[in-house]
Amino acid sequence: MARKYIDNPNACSLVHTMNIIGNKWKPIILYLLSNGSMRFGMLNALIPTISKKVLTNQLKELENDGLLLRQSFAEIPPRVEYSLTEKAVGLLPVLRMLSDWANEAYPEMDFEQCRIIENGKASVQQRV
Amino acid sequence: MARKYIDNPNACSLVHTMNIIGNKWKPIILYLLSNGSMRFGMLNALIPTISKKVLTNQLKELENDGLLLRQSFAEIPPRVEYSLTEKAVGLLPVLRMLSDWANEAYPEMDFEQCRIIENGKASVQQRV
DNA sequence: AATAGTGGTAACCAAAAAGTAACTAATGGC
DNA sequence: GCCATTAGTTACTTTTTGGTTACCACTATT
Repeated sequence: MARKYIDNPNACSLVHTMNIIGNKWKPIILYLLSNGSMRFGMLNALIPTISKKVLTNQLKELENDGLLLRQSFAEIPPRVEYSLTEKAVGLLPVLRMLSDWANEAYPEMDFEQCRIIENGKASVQQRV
Repeated sequence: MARKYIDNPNACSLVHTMNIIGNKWKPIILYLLSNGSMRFGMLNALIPTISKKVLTNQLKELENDGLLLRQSFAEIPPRVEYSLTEKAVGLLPVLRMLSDWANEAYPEMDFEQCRIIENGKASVQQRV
């Protein structure tokens, strides 16, 4: 095996973007925060099938990559608010385009609700 | 746990898009095919760190989701050409925006090459 | 007769990601 | 004294993903 790297700046920044947001949960988290900050528990309620462990982990990674701001208030019971950074706001129009693309490319799909099936994968109804 | 689904059409189509292209290799594959069709071996050479098994698998999934066309020629040795469908072409500007976003959001990164480190994760140099 | 070349597949194994259930701290209300 | 509340953490298990090696078909070349 010769090369040990991908030798193309555009592919490369794309790889980097997908390393940061290219998974099941992160785009939804960013999307849900697009109208303002939200508490941990609220995010967990709006994405009912994510486990607390994984949500915590995704939020931590997004924070480390500079996409989320985490504000913890010294109250009892605790309150933690998550909000988007400027970096993340710059990503919102692109997320919007990704969602528009799905609506156009898969008109037979019904995107009113994503049912979450047993193994945790999101699945979408066929339109009848 | 109450709801078993995500109750938001926009989040939902976004989830669907990420189910289709939201992983390490698929965006690169689509990007590399943006200038025309390419053979299996060429793709494998341009993404030197993907294993044949995984490449085969990703190509199959992309074909099933209607993003790739696979043409197999009855020659010896075999020749198989992969190319983008219309659906996939519609995604290219969005992929472009994702890569532009990384360049803007992480100016300290050097996207000339993605080095691939031991565990297969792509990593990018810091600019010095 | 052996080898190269292409696009795979099969069996097997390792690593990463994700799920589950129980537990914590600190306070207010009953 | 007991329970509820919130945002987690911990330990453990399961699922998913990815990697490795060997192998195949079929022909041309050496």
